[in-house]
Amino acid sequence: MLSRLFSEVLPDVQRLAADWVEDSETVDCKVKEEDHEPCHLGDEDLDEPQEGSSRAESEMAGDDDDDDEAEEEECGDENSGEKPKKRGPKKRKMTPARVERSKMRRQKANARERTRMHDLNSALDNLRKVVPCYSKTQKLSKIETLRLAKNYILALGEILRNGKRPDVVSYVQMLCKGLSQPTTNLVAGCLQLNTRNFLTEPCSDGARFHMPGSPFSVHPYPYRCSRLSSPHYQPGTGALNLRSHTYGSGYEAVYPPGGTSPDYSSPDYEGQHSPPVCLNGGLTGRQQESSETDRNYHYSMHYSGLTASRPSHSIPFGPSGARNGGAHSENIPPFHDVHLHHDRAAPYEDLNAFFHN
DNA sequence: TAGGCCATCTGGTCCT
DNA sequence: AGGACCAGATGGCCTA
Repeated sequence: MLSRLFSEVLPDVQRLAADWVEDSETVDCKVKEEDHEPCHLGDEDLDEPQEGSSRAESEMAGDDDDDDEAEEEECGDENSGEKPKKRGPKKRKMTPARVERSKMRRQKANARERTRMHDLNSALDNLRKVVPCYSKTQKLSKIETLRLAKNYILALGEILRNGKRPDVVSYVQMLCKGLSQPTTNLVAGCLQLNTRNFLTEPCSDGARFHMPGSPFSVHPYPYRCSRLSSPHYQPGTGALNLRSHTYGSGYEAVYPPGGTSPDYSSPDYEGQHSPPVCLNGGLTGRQQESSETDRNYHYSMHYSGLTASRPSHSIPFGPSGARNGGAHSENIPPFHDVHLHHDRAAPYEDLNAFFHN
């Protein structure tokens, strides 16, 4: 079943995230290292075709059979010096007909390129919808979407490998690894606010988050909470200092059994972003190494089944036993609320069933 | 105003 | 030959 999930849902995302993100992270270095001439022709280059250019040059030079009468060598004299003679098709004069055809080809190519990029952006939008912290109003940038997707996949893989739920801090750390500070704030804020609402009070304004993959989801139900004020929770800002946060006594939040989940599938649903959360510099590698302080928090929660049709389950959310750098899984995260708003709910329901069995 | 993000244009390269 | 893909350049928009 899990293999089916991966085979149906994750391969595309994984390929996108792994390949694109890694490539995008190194592209700048590659460009600098290669130290090659940019394809863009500067003003000083406009009078002379670039060496080695083949197709575009031949297009501009005009290689249509019906214009042979205009064929004329243009670059012979300029190569008579020490420079080696340029290869490739000989440049021809551009007749108005050739210019027109070239423009038409270029326009067609531009249209195709626009379509291709639109498709790419559409796929990226779909990816945004299945990674944590989706919002229609404040979209993640392309690069951050890919990075988050990669982290999300790695986190899920870690969870599957360990067969345990992660604690919230580890989960946030995994998701936010390598993300920019604003995105880290956004993602961690989503998780944290979910957790905060989870722990303190129902959403009074009916705001709902889509936090697919989050172990902590907003639910407009009453619950009881034994820990309403954390010294690290900053009232008004919603900020939760995940670096320095040490949960003292445990708290628990209990959802009513059989409670219904937010209607993430509602077409008018629109995610909302939380206020910033302090993460002290975006969880760098060093920061992601769980300190003893980070590991000391202790809390417990009881999960409910989040699918409307499924009875709730209370799964204790145990203390963290983070080791090996903190990015590990302690518990199995609930997938009840994962991605139920889109058309790929079935695989996740299978996964839910897996975690409920 | 600088920097980030994005859409678009463009030329080069590869593949069918 | 034509299309897909890629990457650089450019300009617009937005935000801190």
